[in-house]
Amino acid sequence: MMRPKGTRDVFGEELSALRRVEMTVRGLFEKYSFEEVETPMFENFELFEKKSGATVIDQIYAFKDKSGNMLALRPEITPSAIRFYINQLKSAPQPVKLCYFGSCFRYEEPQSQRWRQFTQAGVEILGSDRPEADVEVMALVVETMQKLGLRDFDLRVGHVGVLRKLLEHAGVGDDSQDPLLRAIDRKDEERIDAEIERARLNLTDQKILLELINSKGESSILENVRRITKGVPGVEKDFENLSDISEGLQAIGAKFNFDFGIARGLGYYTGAVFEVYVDKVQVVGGGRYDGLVELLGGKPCPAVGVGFGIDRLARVLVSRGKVEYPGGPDFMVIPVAPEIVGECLKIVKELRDAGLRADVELMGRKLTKALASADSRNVKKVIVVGQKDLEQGEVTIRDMKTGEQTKLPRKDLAKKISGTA
RNA sequence: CCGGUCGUAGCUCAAGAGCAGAGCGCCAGACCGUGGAUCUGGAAGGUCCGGGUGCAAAUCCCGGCGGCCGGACCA
Repeated sequence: MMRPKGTRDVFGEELSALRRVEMTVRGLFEKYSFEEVETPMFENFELFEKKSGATVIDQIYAFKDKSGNMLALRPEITPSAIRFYINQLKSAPQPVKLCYFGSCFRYEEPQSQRWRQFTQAGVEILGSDRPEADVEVMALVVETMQKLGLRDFDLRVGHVGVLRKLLEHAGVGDDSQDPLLRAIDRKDEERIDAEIERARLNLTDQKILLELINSKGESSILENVRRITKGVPGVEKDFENLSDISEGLQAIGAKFNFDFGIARGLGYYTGAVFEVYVDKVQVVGGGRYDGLVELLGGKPCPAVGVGFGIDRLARVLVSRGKVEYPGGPDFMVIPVAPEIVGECLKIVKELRDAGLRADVELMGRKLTKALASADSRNVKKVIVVGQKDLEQGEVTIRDMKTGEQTKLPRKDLAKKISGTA
């Protein structure tokens, strides 16, 4: 039996990395006082239909249940979180800070770092349109990366509002913006040129656009970008916003770069957007989407959020050898003769009751083989239980690393061991 | 949806029309109250699936499926 295409069985070191990322992220969500919500893994199809274009809908696992309802496996969790907010929390004290965790599904061709089932974690701040909310989300991201030991991450901040307003000003209508923005997001110069051609930008606007999307670097570039786009109506406010965000990030000592070439897909983003890269792989993405709550049927509500690619983060940890994989048990109890098995079962139970990670020989191996086997499983200490020792009221404990052996009294064994180990 | 590449034992790979093999791992014995070594033995594969050509197919042909890598797309 084979796995369905694009799925994985995660085991061993990789699973250990995955758990570590989950634990780290969950811990920080709590510390930042986001409240967790667990939403269903499938939703009514229309929840995802509303905010997505045709190509995106193509990639949704959709199905009819036995009563004919159109359902879909969630391709992301943000819509569910917002549905929940609209259903139950819209009159809760603002802002509402939600976080979530779970598997998502997309019908895509699998390739490097891309599977049909993957784990996403994320947060949403609902109700605040202020730059400090954007900063809060980015601060969480920065701290997460640091806690995971990935200090060389690259945080890039852009702004889709500026991009869209510039295009609007240049006479590119909503519908024609998307292909151009896609090209920009891909950073493919040939495509960008072709799309500029197609959008019929005049020379001045072309120059402004190209200069804008090639503006990358520290906060000092902001002034220049601001100057370039001077004539574009409405962007002044966006730059105020970016400059506030920039100050906020500097206040918390976060390293980041502006990159006005970030378009973050096309979905629902309206303001500042950001991405985090490690080793050229995008592991985190987020931004402001002030229109989504309304789109999903709620009252207008500003929102900012982020999604973490948990599997990708785990991959990075594995590839950098940062995963501690807890080999075998700390203790292995081995009987010297078959008659002593019962006593061994008793001992291992005592050890476990004392909270120790203990195992017992289950294959009926002779002592020699049992020791070899314990060693190959990275057991730290072996407790050899034999008739002679028991007659003296003792057992033998052997350190598998050093080979050093000592005898310990059988009575209160677990207590003695947990004291010394 | 498109392209490259690969698919034989749990793992890494041989055999390239003529009895399906090795190394590692696993189990056991030699030794049986002290490990990693060595030696010996054992279990484990109808060669990804389905068709076709041949006396004969893991091997050649066609079609699927799957892995890895990339393109399109990426909420």
